[in-house]
Amino acid sequence: MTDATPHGGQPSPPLPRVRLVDVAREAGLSKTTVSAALNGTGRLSPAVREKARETARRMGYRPNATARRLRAGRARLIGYVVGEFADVPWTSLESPYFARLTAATAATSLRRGYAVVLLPAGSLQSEWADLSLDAVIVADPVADDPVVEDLLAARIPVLSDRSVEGRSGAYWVDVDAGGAVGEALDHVRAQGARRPVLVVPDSTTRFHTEVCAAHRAWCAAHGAPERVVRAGSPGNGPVIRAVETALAGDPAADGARPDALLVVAEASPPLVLDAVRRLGLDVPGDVLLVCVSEDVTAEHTEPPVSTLSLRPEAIAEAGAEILVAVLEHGDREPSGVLVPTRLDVRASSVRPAQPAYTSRPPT
Amino acid sequence: MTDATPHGGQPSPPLPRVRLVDVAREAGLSKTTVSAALNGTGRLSPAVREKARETARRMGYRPNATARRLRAGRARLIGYVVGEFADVPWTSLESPYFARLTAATAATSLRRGYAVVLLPAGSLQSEWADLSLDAVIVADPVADDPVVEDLLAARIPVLSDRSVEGRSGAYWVDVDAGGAVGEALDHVRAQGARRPVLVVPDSTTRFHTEVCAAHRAWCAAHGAPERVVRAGSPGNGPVIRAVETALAGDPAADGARPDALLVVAEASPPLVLDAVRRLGLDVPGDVLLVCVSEDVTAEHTEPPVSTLSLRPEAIAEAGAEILVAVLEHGDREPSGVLVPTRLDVRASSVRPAQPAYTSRPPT
DNA sequence: TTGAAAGCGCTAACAA
DNA sequence: TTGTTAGCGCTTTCAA
Repeated sequence: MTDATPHGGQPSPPLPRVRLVDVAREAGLSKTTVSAALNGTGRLSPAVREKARETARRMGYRPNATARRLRAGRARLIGYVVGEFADVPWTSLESPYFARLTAATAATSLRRGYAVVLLPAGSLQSEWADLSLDAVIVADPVADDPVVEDLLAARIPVLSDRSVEGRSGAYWVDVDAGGAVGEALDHVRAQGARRPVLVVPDSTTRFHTEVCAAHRAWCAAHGAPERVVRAGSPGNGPVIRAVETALAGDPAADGARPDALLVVAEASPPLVLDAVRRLGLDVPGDVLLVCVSEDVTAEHTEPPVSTLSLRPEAIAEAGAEILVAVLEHGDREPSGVLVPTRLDVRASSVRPAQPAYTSRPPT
Repeated sequence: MTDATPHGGQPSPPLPRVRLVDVAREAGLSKTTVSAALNGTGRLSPAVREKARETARRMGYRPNATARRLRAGRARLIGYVVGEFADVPWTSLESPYFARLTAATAATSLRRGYAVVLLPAGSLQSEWADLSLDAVIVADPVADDPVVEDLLAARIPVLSDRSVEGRSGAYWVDVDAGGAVGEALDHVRAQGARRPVLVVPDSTTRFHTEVCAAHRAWCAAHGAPERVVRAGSPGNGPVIRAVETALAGDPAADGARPDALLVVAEASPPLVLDAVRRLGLDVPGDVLLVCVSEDVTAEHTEPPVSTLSLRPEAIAEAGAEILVAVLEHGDREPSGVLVPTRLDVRASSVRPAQPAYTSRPPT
């Protein structure tokens, strides 16, 4: 259909939105007065303010956000991209961590008056260059992510993880990877494990890099063998195979089998547990298990799996805080926040009171 | 925090954006000419058009989307909200189905020039009333969802599932639930199952209602006992318990144990499989298993689990198509599309080649 | 073929 | 205390 909607006329199909001027006319006031009344600004007599508000309400007035945005010079729009796995557009949101980070970011931002625009991973810069975003959140970018470069070049503030530290216009919130790994390893050590093994995807993500560094430091500090098995790529399949490799025992370490498994990859806890069992090992009897995961299935396995939560909601909250400060108050100081993780200890990483070898009566 | 200017305050740091008028001045042309050159409209000499474009490129000109939107009278913004479980904001995105639907919606819409604004489930209408959304996609609303009512009352086009059928301004895309259930039941029947049981959450979602109706019809048509076990609520815990109940055998049906299990709930396939095994049953030997799920973990279990995919990408595509038609061409005809599902048959629902009782040589 | 001017709906100086 | 007016940056008649 031809959208014969010039202006002034009364086009039959389209909906005639109530504008500020309509309310003003109806109330016998000026646009300015009504605007001030509705926004709580200016100095108006309570009577007039009430009248303006009442009329607006009665007429079902809804301010035109676009006009406001133009006037304000800020779109109140924040872009959101997940940087990793740019070639597989939907993988990222499927991870419980990103799902929760995304939802929490949207909720927190909206509460502060900013709408979050979902940018598909792998979308071309040209697709969102014309959106007039006030800022963009790049969740978990790869090292030297080109997306980040483009954004900064376009002078759009970027919120990301520590990988952007020190760059103008780049702000960050990051997981305390070091603390996380330390906490998890301390825990399994306290439960008696002496040969923990780390499974981590072969990713250039800042988080995974930090995890490996922290692991190395911890092993050195505790005189533990530094055992790491890398999954070729993220995703359940490779991680499961890495778990199998990890538990096969390390020939370089006298073939001794690891007694604790720390999986730092968004793998499904029940799948990890099944993999361990298929090797004929008991959890937690033979091996203690801790997964870095937000996956709720961890609570429903037998035994429930201990998890290390990266606390996506806290990260989203901290990020929104920083971005709003930058956008509203013009903070230009590079700044960042480190969010601590949370270890949820469940049966999979608690050494049974009576280990198998002591429960056998002595011959 | 006392922020005297709710909306529209001038931001402190003046970002010197290049405007159209700057390009015009630089090129020695008028705004009109440059605008036409950049948009490919009007009748301009190739030389002038090229000059305008070159200058714009050189100066790094980026059109102000907000101004465009104001001028166009359309914000080119589509809201996206997941209706179910409004009280648990992040649960929905965690489901692989919604995750993929969300990502695909964002990608498809953006490709057509519309940005998708993520609206947290459970957010108040007041929070997004001021966003000037052109339309809102309500994914999987509950029956008579109040969100839908509010939207339609505000005369904002709504895209949802069939539950909105026939209402002015409401358009839909829906899963072919009937076909899906039929396909799955036909499949297990072909594999020899005669006593299938359906596990479905106790939800008022259109999809689940349809599933039950289709199941009833199928059972009647095939003279099969109509066995349904309802999970108290979505989420893995309740669904797992429902699976246990389902396989305990139905006293009302001579206590015969079901020989096929169709789980129509976004439960984790490995968890479902574990639950079946804990009952001492073999899959697919004792019971065939099919889960309605987009969960990729289904491929990684032992045996892999057959799944019925709702094809979220196809749904997103169809939805965007309809919405764009409405928004751009003013189609006001109520319209909808039914998207077929896809059954991915894996080992969990294929009767082993030599069932136990036929493998015995005849005496 | 190009340019001047009029708004889109809103907010905020500045008058009255 | 309230109203008038001038734009925010862009697209689009309409005139030159």
